[in-house]
Amino acid sequence: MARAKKTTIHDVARAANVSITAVSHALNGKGTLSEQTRERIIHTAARIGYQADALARGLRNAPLGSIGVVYRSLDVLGEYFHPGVDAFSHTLSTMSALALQRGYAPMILPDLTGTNIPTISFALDGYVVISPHRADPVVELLRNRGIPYVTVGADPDRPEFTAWASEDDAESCTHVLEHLRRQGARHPVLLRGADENAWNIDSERAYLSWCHKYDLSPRVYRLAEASGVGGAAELLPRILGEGSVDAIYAMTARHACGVLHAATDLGLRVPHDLLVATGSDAESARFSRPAISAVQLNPDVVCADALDLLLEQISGQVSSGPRRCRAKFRARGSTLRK
Amino acid sequence: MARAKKTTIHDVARAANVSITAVSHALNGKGTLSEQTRERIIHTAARIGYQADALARGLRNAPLGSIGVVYRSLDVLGEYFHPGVDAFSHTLSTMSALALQRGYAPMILPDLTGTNIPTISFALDGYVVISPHRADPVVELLRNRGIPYVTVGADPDRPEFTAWASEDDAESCTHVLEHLRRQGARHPVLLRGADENAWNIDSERAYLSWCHKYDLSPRVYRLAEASGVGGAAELLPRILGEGSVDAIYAMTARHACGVLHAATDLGLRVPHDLLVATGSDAESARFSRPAISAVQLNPDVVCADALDLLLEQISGQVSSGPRRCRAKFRARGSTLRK
DNA sequence: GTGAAAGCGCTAACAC
DNA sequence: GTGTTAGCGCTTTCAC
Repeated sequence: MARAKKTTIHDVARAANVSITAVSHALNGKGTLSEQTRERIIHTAARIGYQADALARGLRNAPLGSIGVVYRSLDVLGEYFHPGVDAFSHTLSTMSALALQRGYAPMILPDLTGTNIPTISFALDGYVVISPHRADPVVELLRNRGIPYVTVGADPDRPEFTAWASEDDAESCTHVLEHLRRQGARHPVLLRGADENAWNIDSERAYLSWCHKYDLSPRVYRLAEASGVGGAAELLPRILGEGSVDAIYAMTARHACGVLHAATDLGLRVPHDLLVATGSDAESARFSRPAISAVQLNPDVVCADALDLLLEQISGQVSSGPRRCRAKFRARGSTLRK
Repeated sequence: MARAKKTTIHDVARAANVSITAVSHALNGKGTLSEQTRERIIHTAARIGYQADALARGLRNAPLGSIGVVYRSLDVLGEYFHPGVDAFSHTLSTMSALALQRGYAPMILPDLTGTNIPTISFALDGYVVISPHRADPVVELLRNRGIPYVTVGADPDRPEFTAWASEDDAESCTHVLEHLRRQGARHPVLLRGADENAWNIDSERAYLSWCHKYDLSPRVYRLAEASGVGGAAELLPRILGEGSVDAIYAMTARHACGVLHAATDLGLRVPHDLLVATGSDAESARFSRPAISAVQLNPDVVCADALDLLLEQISGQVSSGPRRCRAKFRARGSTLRK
């Protein structure tokens, strides 16, 4: 059904009374042809509406002009309709728009190691892998096949791999913790996601070393990103029961919302009795009462950086990565005791 | 650079000591092979990590497993970073997630009639064209090439083309106007976008016939979508100057925001002196003070409908479209006089 | 049951 | 200058 009408190079050759080579050369500006013939061929091609078949052309190793985008937080992807998951839609649309600006058509792809993936996947010019996790099979696959790729967020397994762009997550984490401390928090707990990606890993590491610095005993909780608001709400009593807590830094906005709601239901006053902050801003955080303090990520900067690194790779240059940028912290009602 | 490591069908044939035909048959479940040979070949292929080249395969007319998505409101696309343009990012991510659910990888593409488009464009299995406008060259192109496509929002030029999904824009418009009337508006003005797409066209038509019904003289203003908040703010004085106005229905959220801000600056009280509503809900509308009443679109339903219609076409069935759904109107402070 | 061989539409050596 | 020809990796007749 696809590609129904097919005007081939032969049709053009016949119409212009030349060989198919002449047509190919004329259209690609290769070879040696008299200016006259070239003109005529180009004109003829345009007239009969000829467009070279990308597949046949690609068979000869021409680039396709398209890059793959794989979003690795499948938990999130599975629930993309959930309000509050701004990350997927923001990152995706930003990446798309920026790729188009650079002359590449982005193709959104699922886990490449799954069954039944689109046959075209392995023919793309390059890949952006968003939030690769430990022992990520997608990264493994691209590596093995020698397909150029970059990651958004470092590859936790390969410190030597430098083609990645990211916010400085450790710095963000420390910044938030310092803020909480200034607001009086002495027992801050970290509630991170279960995904083993750089974001979670680096944040936890920063939290641990920060605790060490102030001689606090760290308390880290892990909760699947997909568990969302409900999961965090359910977890809160346990967190409260296992020791004194006066601040919770939840990496995902939905977890922060869950904590806030549950705390309020338990009669705790935020920010008076408990400070709540999140590591990724979202509508849900801004809409909460009180509004939740959040790290505001910069998908536009990160995506642009990642794409530029990918284009470097595609053109065979040495990677100039990594590229790190700084996120802004938005202090709001949930952590401002005034 | 792309597709660096290439394990071909020949490698498998050699490793399994059979012909390439046998490999092809074994892997595609075609032809007649002894169960034993088939097993062995499949196993060998897996072992050496063979994956059929999609391009070579597509050359033989196999589907690629990918669909193109073209967003026709280029004005909007050009300014995708502008806060308040929820449409692009919502529609895109929803469409992407739903396409993946159905086993297709969405590829986001720019205007196909431009120069320098990805060579792969014409090899995709089908297309979703979002908001085609009058005499849309992209639609024309897909048509001529016989590539299956559906549109989100009807094709204004082709009433006989039924493969489209959309909200019922005329109904939404009438609904909003009735609401404004109930709130006391007697001189509602329509502020539509400049794009000649079904959304604008149908809304204007509904507005005109509604005015006719109540024997009001219609007043329609057109403003390029890209002009955004500033454009609408600039236009307001003219609107106010050209006749009595007590309500403005702006199709885009940004225009509604612009009107609201400018009206407030001019000393008009919303909703007391002027009612303001918009035809597409967005964060900016919800965040305004007062919050702006809005038609809340359903990208999830519309995108799902569009994709289902496209899959019908790809599989050669007769189109069961069009598919229309109803949008909900959210009455907020900007139109509630209480 | 199995495989040789003819293309799919295109590009690029290499003759002429 | 221009055309012949040999593939790119795969699928598919059609002999064997």
